[in-house]
Amino acid sequence: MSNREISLGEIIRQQRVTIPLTLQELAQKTSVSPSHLGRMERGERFPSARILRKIAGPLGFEEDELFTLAGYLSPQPSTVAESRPSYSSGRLDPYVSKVLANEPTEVQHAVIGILSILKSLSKSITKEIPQG
Amino acid sequence: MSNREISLGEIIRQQRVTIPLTLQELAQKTSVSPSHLGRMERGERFPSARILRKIAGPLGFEEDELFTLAGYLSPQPSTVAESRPSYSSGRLDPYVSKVLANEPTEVQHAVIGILSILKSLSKSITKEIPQG
DNA sequence: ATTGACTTTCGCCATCTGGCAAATTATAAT
DNA sequence: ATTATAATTTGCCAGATGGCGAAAGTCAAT
Repeated sequence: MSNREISLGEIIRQQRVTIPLTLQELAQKTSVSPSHLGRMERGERFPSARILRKIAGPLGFEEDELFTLAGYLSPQPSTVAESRPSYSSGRLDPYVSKVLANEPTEVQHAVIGILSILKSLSKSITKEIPQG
Repeated sequence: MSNREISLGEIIRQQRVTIPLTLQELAQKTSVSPSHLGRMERGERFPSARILRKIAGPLGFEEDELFTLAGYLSPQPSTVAESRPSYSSGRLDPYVSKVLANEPTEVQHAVIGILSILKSLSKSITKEIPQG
């Protein structure tokens, strides 16, 4: 392994001096005060998401990259949408997704409600008339 | 269209009550105090990235999705064709998505079928008996 | 109406973020 | 060395976050 516990501040400073930029220059590019940037770099302050977002670009980071480094996002191959329905089993059919997305939220919720009713119905029916 | 200027707090509350969870239940699932959750939902406090991350999972959001809704990440054009998590026009409720994803494809399609039937029904009913 | 259990909101406070201005340190040029 | 200038760090403070416990609503059952 290459990096032993390198902190966010160190990463940021490394980027800045590599570019290279002074604190003040970075400050004016990002509209973040140089004193705050300095404290961030030496770990005296921890940057908020708002600040991270401001400095990402000028430092050459992707937003989500920096967020991950900061521990705000869990490490992940960037783009997530429907691809990982948290708990494994199936994935949502894209067509279904598309159609539902065009319905108001209440309708979407109603659909789920109806679905669960139908499922419990079908369960009791199956019990009464065991087929197969 | 359906949603005009819906705030992060409202989204969060909508999700929570839909699941459904009480503030206290969500609080203990997320290790965030119920009072803080409540204030977030009614817009009196703005959640930090750390808090957002804690509540994303239990509410059925992807982390980056919630970050985007909060304005911490810029909306991603990324590789997603099917579902547009951009909340402006039509976005599929993450909870709905999660539930449906666990159903077999035939069921997912059946749901859409039923939905369209209900819609055409409601349309003709509204025509026959114009109310209001 | 009243009690009791549960849920949400409020008051208060510790802690942290982040900006401004002053102080300190580094870098150059004479 | 000395001074001028630029870069970084520190002191201080306003504002925001977020937790804890108390107060205020809700609602069902009696």
